[in-house]
Amino acid sequence: MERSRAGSGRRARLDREVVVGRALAVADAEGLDALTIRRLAADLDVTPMALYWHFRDKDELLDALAEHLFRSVRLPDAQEGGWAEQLRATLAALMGALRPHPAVAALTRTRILSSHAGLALAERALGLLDEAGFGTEEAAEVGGYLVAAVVTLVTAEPGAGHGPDPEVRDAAVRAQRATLLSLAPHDYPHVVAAADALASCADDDAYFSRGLDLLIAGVQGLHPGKG
Amino acid sequence: MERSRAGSGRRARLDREVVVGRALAVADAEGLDALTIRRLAADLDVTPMALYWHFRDKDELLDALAEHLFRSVRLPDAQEGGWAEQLRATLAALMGALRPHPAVAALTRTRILSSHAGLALAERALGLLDEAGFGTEEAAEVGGYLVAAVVTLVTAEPGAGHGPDPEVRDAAVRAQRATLLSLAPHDYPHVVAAADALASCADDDAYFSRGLDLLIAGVQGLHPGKG
DNA sequence: ACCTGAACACCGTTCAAGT
DNA sequence: ACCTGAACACCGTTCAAGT
Repeated sequence: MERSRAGSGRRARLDREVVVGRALAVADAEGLDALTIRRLAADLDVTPMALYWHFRDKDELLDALAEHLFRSVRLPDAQEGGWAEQLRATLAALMGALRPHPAVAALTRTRILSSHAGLALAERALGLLDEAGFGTEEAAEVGGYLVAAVVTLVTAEPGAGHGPDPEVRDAAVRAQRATLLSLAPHDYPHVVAAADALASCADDDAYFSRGLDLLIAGVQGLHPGKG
Repeated sequence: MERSRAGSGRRARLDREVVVGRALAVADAEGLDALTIRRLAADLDVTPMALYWHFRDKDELLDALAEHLFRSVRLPDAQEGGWAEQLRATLAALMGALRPHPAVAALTRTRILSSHAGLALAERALGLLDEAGFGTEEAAEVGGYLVAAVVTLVTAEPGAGHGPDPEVRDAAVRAQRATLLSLAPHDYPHVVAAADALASCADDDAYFSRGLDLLIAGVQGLHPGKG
């Protein structure tokens, strides 16, 4: 009897990269709650304690997960376009990296400034806001908020947040819709009318695009040289 | 020997309200991680199982916490002003309710549509967006996002998220600042220049006010009748 | 250097029982 | 109706030990 998991053959030697890869897969497939040290160790065919050789504690593993996502952001080259277009492209790049991993995306919000790749993203955003004429302090506030806002866009998408299993998700969306439709139309006319759109997103791309439009328009509205 | 905790006297009979009140106090003082069933039961001088008489499980307790916060939102009366002003006042009311409880605020983001008071808030927002001329679907997306964005504003404030203990928080902020200042200015010029503002918020009220400005300007930028 | 084994101090929750 | 007590199946983590 080989001590290995179904069809996985010989166990490769552990390093941070394979642990992070497996952790990402677990979180994507079953959500962040399913990502426990013990579960991850079992998946990697190893003792829980083995992971502590590679990571000081669980938090350091989550840091590494966030770093992995930030590293997958493909920052656009500095373009010809104005700062607003470039800022939009930068936020779109972050969004593109987060969208495939909504469960893990939530981890990035608090880790931008403690991640190397996150700092590169922040530097880019601050540079564009500086170019736009924002002062240092205002740029810091706005830049920090924009990154957090993109994360929110991904994690707060209507119909998301019911876990990754599509069957479970669909059932939850239908239940949500039914609950909203059962409200008294006299008390909640707009909620009842919008039940479908509130419970689930009809067009993901349109939702995300509109979200970016809102954020960029918001920054332009704050813009010192606007009036 | 009375079975009661230090100076608390006779134990009052349990109900949902006193449990929620104590839970809020624990979360405010020590963060959401400290809020466990067992810890809460000990604080209430009761067996962990006693709580299961009042709440089906922990999630239902967290639902009740979110409901409590939504209920503390003082929605403004319908004003004379335009939809943008009213929408801003509505979001400001939510922000006012969340700001004293940043740890618990994170719970509200996924619970708006399953909370009575949250639905009242959503209804108000959707009504104003309707008045502004947004279609049902777009209003649902934008309205849902705005509420989530306010929560993000509260939980992502620079310097927040280091836990509630002021000493611990200050130490974390100083460490963060020092780390940012130690970066190579050649690689991260804007981050280094903005280290102070990124690590901590100089003026809370200004930050929150600017955040609302950004969101409202963003909605106005999406507005169908803008051009 | 890299991993195992046993143990500790926690969790949320079920189930039967008390008053 | 409201709460207790014992038990179960989990957590993250420390510490000493193996190779």
